[in-house]
Amino acid sequence: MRRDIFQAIADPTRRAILVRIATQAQTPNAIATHFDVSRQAVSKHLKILQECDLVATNQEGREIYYKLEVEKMKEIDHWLEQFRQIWQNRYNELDNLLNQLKK
Amino acid sequence: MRRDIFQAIADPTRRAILVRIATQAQTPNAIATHFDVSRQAVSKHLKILQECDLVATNQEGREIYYKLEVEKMKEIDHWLEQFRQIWQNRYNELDNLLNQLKK
DNA sequence: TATATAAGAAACCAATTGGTTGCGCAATGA
DNA sequence: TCATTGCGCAACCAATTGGTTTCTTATATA
Repeated sequence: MRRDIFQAIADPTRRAILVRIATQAQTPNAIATHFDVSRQAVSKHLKILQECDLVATNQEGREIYYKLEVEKMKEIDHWLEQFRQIWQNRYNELDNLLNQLKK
Repeated sequence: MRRDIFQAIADPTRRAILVRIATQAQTPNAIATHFDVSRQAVSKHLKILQECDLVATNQEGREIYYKLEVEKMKEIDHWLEQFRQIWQNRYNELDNLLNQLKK
């Protein structure tokens, strides 16, 4: 079982779940009503998200609330950093070019 | 065949390929020497990356150079934006709390 | 207490994935 | 011209994935 954050966000249903619980923690049943897959399928997605620490749980009685661990998302942001430098450099080069053309 | 950018970066080999060609375009053979999979496997990864416009090709004679399409990476950055707002809000709340404590 | 509800666990299945080998074609160069 | 090189394509295979259904446990409630 590969369990890394990039593999976790590869599935569109899982990405939608993350967005859905981003603002408010929700139970598997509540989440499942918004998708056309079974509650069990949603539970499996939640399990995968939990295994790579993208979500955390909070049990209240017999209900289990899943909430986003937004800090974990920074790992993707961090990986993007190296490419962000490249695209920013390209803009810098474009700036330089435009400045030279002005002269 | 699901061909979206999130599925494309889910594979660690593909992520490594993207990093490798980020600074300089390279041929499939050149790339494959840095991985312990066959040239054909690398070619398949490149094909997937190409199908979702993360890489572009440039043929010179019988060699085909693959280069990163860094602009496409911004789509991931854009998706992250909604979560970035959340983690920044949390910092803002922390700032507010600290300011109140100072008073 | 008996019943209904929430949710995880397990067994199963079809489709997809990541890898291989083998092939053919075009460009290079002795 | 003919052997070599670079590369894409197709066929094949084992492992993984995303889904289902069924079952069990634990909590809430009439």
